[in-house]
Amino acid sequence: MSQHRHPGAPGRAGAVPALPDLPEATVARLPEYLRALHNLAETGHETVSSEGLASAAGVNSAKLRKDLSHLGSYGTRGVGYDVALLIEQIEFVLGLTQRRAVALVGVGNLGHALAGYDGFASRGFRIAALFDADPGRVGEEINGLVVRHIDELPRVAVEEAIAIGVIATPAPAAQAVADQLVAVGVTSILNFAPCVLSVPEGVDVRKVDLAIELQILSFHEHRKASLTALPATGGSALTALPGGLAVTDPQEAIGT
Amino acid sequence: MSQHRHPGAPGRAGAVPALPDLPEATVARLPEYLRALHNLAETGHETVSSEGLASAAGVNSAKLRKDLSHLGSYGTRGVGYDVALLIEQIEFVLGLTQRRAVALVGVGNLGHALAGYDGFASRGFRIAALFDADPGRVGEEINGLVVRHIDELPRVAVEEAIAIGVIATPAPAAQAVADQLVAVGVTSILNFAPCVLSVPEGVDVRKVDLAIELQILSFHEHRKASLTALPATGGSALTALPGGLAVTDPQEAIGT
DNA sequence: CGCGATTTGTGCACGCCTTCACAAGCGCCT
DNA sequence: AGGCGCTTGTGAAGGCGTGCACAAATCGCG
Repeated sequence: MSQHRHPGAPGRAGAVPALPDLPEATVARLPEYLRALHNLAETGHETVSSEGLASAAGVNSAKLRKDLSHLGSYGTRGVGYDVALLIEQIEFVLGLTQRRAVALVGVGNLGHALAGYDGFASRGFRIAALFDADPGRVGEEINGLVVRHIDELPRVAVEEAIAIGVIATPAPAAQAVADQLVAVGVTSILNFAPCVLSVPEGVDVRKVDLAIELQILSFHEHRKASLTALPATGGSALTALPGGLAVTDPQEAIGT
Repeated sequence: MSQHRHPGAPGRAGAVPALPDLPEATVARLPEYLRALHNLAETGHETVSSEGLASAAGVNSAKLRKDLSHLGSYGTRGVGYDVALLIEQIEFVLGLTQRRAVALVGVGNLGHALAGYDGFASRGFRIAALFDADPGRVGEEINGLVVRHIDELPRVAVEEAIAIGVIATPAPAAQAVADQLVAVGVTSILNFAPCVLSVPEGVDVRKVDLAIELQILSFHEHRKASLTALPATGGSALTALPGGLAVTDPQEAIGT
């Protein structure tokens, strides 16, 4: 495949099965498959079995096959999947055939790091603009981009065709920023501020909270400690389950 | 309804209350409840209804009640939950009554930001040590901590009683770092490197991949765009969406 | 002291996701 | 050409999580 229809255009028809609405759980795993596939491609693999790709992506092979089957069959029985073809397919489904412009709001500690993170550029995105509300930060240059004042968002959003907004401000400012992003037509937001955003229907928000991740780990740590702490002594508590918890698939929990 | 633990339990873990093994989905939401509760406490609320807390945390009230019931929490029918008590309960279950020591490995772009992130300190953790493999970075002081060489990990891990390891290295180095962390007894790892870590059973790994989050958003963006072909709703959502009120259930749209 | 308003705790049904197990399909070797 | 081994794609079953709807419990007030 090579010629897919251009995204923004209404015209569809054509051979490609349009966009099947994939299960959310599958969508969340596709990027992981994609990363693993790129690794395989770089190391010279031309095909890969579901077993091989699954282990490279850290999932169960049956799950992987089912995920891929959702976006049409592109494997060959007895052989496996064509790496290059699969990469194209997944990139298309994820909408990565066009490099989306990202606006980053909040150039503090974390914002600085995000602005300099090359993982964005190498995986389908372009940081197109940086914003901050603090006049003291406006004008600063980071990684070749100049920090603009948040008030310039409306103009810049149009100029740069901003598709995704990243919020890296302190929590108290996050909702206002989200409102501003929504106002200029952004319908996808990645929120690093530790707070709940409320947005109109049709706008997707994903949240990343580093402290929450640690707290989840802390829970498991706490539980592991309380289980191993009392081999046979008093305490009792709930009897230890033998196998305890499997850690086999830690990613699972993040769920979506 | 069981009255298992005494909530306070700040002191020693001697009494070892039974840790109910909560559903993973519940564990993942507790930190969010906790954050919302702290906000409520700061604004003077002494009690809160499940409805109130649920909306503050961005979830369904029935779900919240079920989550809390799993940890045998004490709400009062007709009244609600005691904010302070609930905070204690959740912090205890999450193992936050002791401030866990975190080791951060990889002081690059992202590592710098993490080292300076005060959200860790304010939410139950203490960054106890910074490591890097690059001699050029060793010795640098960040936020009051000196970067040590990764070879010092074994000694420092013991001295500081490291409980959690955070990996913020480039992907190629991540597995080796994980092995080293495991070797010194760390059983909880937060991995920011875009790769799959393999660790022994009993070790928990959580992964945060910023590019993956963007790619998931990209998928939904792509799908929304391909749907806009139908109704004449016109993409002019840009027109005056008053910032401020939002009327939806943002959680709905996203998986998590 | 009893009644009504309010809110929690939960039984239940539904739907999503995971996993197993296997038939169908493909390439290679004889 | 035919058979054999390997791998995909999927039907079915089971588990988990969600949300509804309601009984039980508690407070405030007359």
